[in-house]
Amino acid sequence: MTPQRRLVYEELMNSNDHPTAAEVFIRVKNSMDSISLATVYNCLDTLVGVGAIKQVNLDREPSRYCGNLNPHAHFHCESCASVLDIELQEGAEASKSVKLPRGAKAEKFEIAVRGICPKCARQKK
Amino acid sequence: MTPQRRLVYEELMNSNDHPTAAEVFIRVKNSMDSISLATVYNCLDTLVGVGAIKQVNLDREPSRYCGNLNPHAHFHCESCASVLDIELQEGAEASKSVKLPRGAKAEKFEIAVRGICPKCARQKK
DNA sequence: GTGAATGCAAAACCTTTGCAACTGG
DNA sequence: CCAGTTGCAAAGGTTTTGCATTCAC
Repeated sequence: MTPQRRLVYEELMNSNDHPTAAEVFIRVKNSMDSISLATVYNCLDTLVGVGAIKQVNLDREPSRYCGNLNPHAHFHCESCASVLDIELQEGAEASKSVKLPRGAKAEKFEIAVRGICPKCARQKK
Repeated sequence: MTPQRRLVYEELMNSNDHPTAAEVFIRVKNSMDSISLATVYNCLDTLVGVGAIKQVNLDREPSRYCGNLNPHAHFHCESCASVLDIELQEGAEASKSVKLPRGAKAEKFEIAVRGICPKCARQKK
């Protein structure tokens, strides 16, 4: 548990958006100027590995990172590229929404929705 | 509608796996040795653009392409990295499984499951 | 003290682009 | 014809890696 790792982790916990590694790098560089991008990648990987944060991969965009560990889906705005957490409907667990092949072992479900976020929808009017 | 484009399209329609652009390239190169990887990318992009095929992005892996246009989810094996189509449970449309933010316009839902595919699960025993 | 983490630069990887030559309709 | 496509090579952007240095415990 190094200072860099702690800093990356705390930055992510204080972010409600879903920053990319490069964005995390810019933000933590304010507190620790010597930190390098490779270290940010290392720390993020480590934190994902121990389950402290989640990695969110949408389309071909850079990976984003998320401190919200509750099960949830992601909404991806096609207009501003922002990512919002969205809640799952109760009683609609992802595990019930697909027919798994016989013998398959599911470990992780991911639901993503693409569209126009409320802010962009408002601006378009 | 060029021969290259037709070839890429037909190759994909005859594939039940989910080949990457590089894999499509290798396969079509057997029929047309002069085709280039950039052209395969171009053709795939065009076909995705007109809705003739679907692009499947899972994690940070290379994009895969899919000729199955029916709504379906994808199962991604963590052991062999293969991708299987899986059916949605009837009555469990993705649109009912999440609570969209007020004012958001959803356009596309994607469900992905990660785990161990039946073949790999069998081999592990 | 020692094994792991850092920082830097360079490499790796997938994908896109610029451009000249070509071709399908 | 001629707009659009191809093929090639080179560039682009994200992520990883090699390695010497430094650090946390």
